[in-house]
Amino acid sequence: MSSQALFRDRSKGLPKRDRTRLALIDSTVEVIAQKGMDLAKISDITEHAGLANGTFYNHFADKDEILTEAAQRIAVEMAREIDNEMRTVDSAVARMVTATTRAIRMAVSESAWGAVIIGALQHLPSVRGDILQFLKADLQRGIDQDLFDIELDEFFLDQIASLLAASIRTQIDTGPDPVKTARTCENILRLCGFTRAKAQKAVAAHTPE
Amino acid sequence: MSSQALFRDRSKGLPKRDRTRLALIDSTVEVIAQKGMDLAKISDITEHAGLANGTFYNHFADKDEILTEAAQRIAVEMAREIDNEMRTVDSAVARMVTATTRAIRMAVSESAWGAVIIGALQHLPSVRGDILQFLKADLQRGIDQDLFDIELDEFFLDQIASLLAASIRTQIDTGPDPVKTARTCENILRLCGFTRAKAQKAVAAHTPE
DNA sequence: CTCATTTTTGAGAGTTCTCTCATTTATGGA
DNA sequence: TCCATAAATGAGAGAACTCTCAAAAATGAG
Repeated sequence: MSSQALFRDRSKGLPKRDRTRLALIDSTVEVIAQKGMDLAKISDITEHAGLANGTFYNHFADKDEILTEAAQRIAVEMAREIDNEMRTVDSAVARMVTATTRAIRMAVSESAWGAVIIGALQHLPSVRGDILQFLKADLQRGIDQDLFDIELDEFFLDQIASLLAASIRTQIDTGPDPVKTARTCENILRLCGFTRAKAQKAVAAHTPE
Repeated sequence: MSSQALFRDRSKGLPKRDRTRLALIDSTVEVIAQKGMDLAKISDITEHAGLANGTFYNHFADKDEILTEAAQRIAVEMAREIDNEMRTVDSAVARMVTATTRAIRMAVSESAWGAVIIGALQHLPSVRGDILQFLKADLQRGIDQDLFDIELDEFFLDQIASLLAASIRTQIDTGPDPVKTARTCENILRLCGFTRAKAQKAVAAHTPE
């Protein structure tokens, strides 16, 4: 699934312009993983990509533009993998547990992805909006299936996303921890109206692998 | 309770050195409120205080030092006000609701405080530690009173704090909203083992004023 | 292979801050 | 009020980046 140079690897047959563009995006992701989104400099990105500083400006107007595109691509990629795994899952509970678990695992094991997602949630409203939208779909399904007792609005999504983000941040810092991931799922289910016991049972039943 | 220039106001009889120091700290808080902790420049702080740039360095080694001291003072001030209001409150549930409600109200109405607390939670581990410690006390009380069904560790504190921070951030952006504040309390109680109904009842019963 | 076109290059101009320090100004105890 | 000491000042050196552009190199269609 994941790889060090995700986008560059897929750029083999493409014209030079696209290859360089994708190399810059890959480099951006790796630099963010090392220094965080705030401290990532344009000169870091070009240097890490083995390109001249000026090359950056042939492809992007400024840092924000490449940050947004990189984060968008990571988010889409993660959503694709999660959706793919959930193709056959119907229950909203199972879907929430699967999606949460997978998202955290991807974000933490491929820590470059985690750093980008965390940064995007904080700094890139457009990407943040897409991520919240993705969460919303399965929460809505839970309402439709009469499984969740929630008021599904922007604020609720915000609270759910903050639990998720906090868990990812901690696990990037202190290492992957399946127990923390499970507890995050439980906490999210509790906000959806589950008792502690029911949440634990649901997580145990639906955690993938 | 709160004021535009909290620390400077209390510095009337003090020696010059202390007055300037406190003026710089007040200025820092106001600059953070305007531009956020990341973008606050030392030159902004001195300019806003009506002092020369060089004066800063008579009092602090660098930005981090003044940021930490400013955040620490705000955190202590908020904790003092909250503790004071809770002197006579025994139940951990009532205390959690009171503390959460008050903290959010202070952070949002005096938005300079909110910006500092949010910044500190993200960037200043020592202040963050103190805030989590403050939260921990009442959660421990809830365990002792057999009211909360939780595993009280660093990770749990992290999750609670993230709900609080998300609520403050939203309300600073979109304006104070008692409903959001109440829902934040409910969500925290849900993570402590309350059902939705019990959480709502507890918040209704214990919300101050 | 050729060569018009596209892309890369990297030196450097411009910007924005931080931090220093010799000098000026203010403070407050006697 | 006086004046030794403490504090404030602000010009400027230096560091760290961003962004530009004329020149050099690479690309890929014919």
